[in-house]
Amino acid sequence: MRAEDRRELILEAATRVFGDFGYEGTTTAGIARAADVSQPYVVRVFGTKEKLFLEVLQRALALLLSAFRAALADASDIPVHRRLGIAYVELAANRGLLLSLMHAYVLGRDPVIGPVGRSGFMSVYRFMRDEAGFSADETQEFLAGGMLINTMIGLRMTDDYDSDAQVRELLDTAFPEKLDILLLVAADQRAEES
Amino acid sequence: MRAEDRRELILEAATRVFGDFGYEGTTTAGIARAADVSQPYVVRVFGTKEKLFLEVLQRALALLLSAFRAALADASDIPVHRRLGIAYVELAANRGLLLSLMHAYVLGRDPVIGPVGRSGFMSVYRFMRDEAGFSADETQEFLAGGMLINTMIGLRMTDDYDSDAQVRELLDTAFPEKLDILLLVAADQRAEES
DNA sequence: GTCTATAGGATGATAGAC
DNA sequence: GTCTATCATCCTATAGAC
Repeated sequence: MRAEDRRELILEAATRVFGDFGYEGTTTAGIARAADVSQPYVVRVFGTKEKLFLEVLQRALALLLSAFRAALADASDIPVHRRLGIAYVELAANRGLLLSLMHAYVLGRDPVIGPVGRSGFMSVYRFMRDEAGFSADETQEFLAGGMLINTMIGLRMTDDYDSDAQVRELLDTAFPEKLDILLLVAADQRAEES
Repeated sequence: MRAEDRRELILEAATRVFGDFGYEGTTTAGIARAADVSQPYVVRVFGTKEKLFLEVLQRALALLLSAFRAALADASDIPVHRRLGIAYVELAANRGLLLSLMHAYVLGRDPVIGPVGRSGFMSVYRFMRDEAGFSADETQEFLAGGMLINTMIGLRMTDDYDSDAQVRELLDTAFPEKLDILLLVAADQRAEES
């Protein structure tokens, strides 16, 4: 296989594993297993685990912004705010993408990951304010909703959707429709794990 | 020193360290250093690192709910919604408390931490709905704001407050007043680290 | 381009003294 | 109640073959 294809394959696998276990909780061997290559090869291609995580973050952010730009450009009668919300939730189908970013967001103390996380987060902020035309208040509200969604994905709250009426109420309220996507992804994931 | 006092001291230190480095990123040696005891003693008192983390979470949640109940009981002319928001931000002064919880919230996949995180989060939800009398929509909005606050604390966004106008705009918008507390805590922390 | 073998370092936990 | 010493394990990264 061409080096570049293999690289992308490993990045996808790493995104999933980092999303599940966090930066420190992830081992290069775990990523290698998920990508079906040897552990030293993962290190060989990306240099260090840290550099690999940074590439995962950069890729995730690029995909996020590109999905937002597509949703923004897609002229339809649905209001922008809702279009972007739906686009965000749909990103959850790309497993680990939102969660890898979220893991970086709680590691702001790290001298290398911290600055990258801050600048990544602020580039989303800038998109909202400058490209999507949101006000500061609208942006704050949108980002807050996004962080709640990330949290509930991180918590695997969907696992309790059927068994807990209050979880159901919260998820139904928090997700801008498209909750079905989440439930499907969660079911897939559980199946894969067993 | 009495065992119970030492225990509480270690729990406080562990809360700070887990908040800074996350569950996997934290070492029992790091906690021991922060609590000024030996590493084996930390393990001796709590059994395992995992059990210690669970106690940190339980303690953090108890403090959170107790702060909310106090804010709720405190009869004043300030609306409940705002009183609770202020109480939440004030919890950031207790270093690591909100962040340790946040770290648990992104580890929902873990078979031990996951269930604890979910039930902890839902106990806050229940407080809002049942004790504070919030509607499902109000609760969702409040929790979303809380998660954004957690994220910005995790990112150490306050570190860029003076140097980046957009960061300033975001923080000014997202924090229900009391942003001064955050900036003070952040400054303290930076001083302590150097 | 990809692997096997392995070095080197850290970490959680235990044993046992005081 | 608290420490020192230490073991066993795991993990990142390197060396080097094919």
